[in-house]
Amino acid sequence: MIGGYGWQNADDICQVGGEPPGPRGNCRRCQTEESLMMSNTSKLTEQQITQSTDRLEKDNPKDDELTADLEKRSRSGIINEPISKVLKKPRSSTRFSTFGSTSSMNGQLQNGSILVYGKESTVVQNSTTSKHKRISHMLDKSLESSSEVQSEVHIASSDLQKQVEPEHIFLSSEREAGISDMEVVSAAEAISSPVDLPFMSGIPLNPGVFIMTPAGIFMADSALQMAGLVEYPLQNDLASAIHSGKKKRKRCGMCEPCRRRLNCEECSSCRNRKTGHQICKLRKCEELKKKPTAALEKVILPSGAAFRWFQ
DNA sequence: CCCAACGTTCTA
DNA sequence: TAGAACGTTGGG
Repeated sequence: MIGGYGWQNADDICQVGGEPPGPRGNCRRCQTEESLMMSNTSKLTEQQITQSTDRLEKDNPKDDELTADLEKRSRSGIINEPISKVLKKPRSSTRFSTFGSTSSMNGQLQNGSILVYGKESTVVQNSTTSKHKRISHMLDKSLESSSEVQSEVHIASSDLQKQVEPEHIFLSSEREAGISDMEVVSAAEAISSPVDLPFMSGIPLNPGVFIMTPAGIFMADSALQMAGLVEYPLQNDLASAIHSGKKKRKRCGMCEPCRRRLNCEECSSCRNRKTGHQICKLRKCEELKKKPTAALEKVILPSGAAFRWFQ
């Protein structure tokens, strides 16, 4: 069969249309039927897209409001929106996904302190994803190939949810329940397996590329660079402060000296408190005894799950 | 503003 | 190189 129009040779009469083949091989009758089919499919598709878009706009009337709010927060340098806005070259938002559950982020947002792939980005991303979902569903029959792309996104989203959902324990709701910053960081250290974040376009990222601070979670520069999301070189104030050694470290609160509550009153630091400005030697944090550079490597290097910031 | 204590510099 | 002294930061 040539061309699938129902005729076999140029001299044949079309078996479908019963007429000699035309310039495109099939007969006029076949051409007419084909033309009608194409026309209907095209009309249906455009109509469905228009309808679904209208419906989506009704479903998410506050998208503009959210966007404005997100932009307002982003001025503080906090990653609180899909990275596409951070990028000079925006990427498809279907590649982004959520980090943490909706409910877990409420406290942080209300405080206006920090947001990392939390509620607001969830709202935006979900709406975006659902748009694609619905449109994809409608076009499934006529656009088989595009549905493959969509399903990839769906799978990635659901996988991420399974993987990341437990991690929301590091965020606000449990902190409100009394979990200390230290415990938050310790819990993060417990994650040892790399996480494949869909918004990284399939680049598996170790949790160590995220910096968790009492103020929230940030992406390490190195992580952004690895993912090609920022241009080299990128230095944020905090990192440069550490590099320069001007940032004051805090006690870990976990070591034996840190747990000690009373000064010995006998060591030189206790005796010279007025002039020495030093904590009792028996209470000097083990972490602070180490050189700052050692602690710094632990923070910046994305090579391991463990990362430590100022406690 | 005060105080605790970290980081840096000085000194023995 | 360790300890003392001082400047400075960060939290209350």
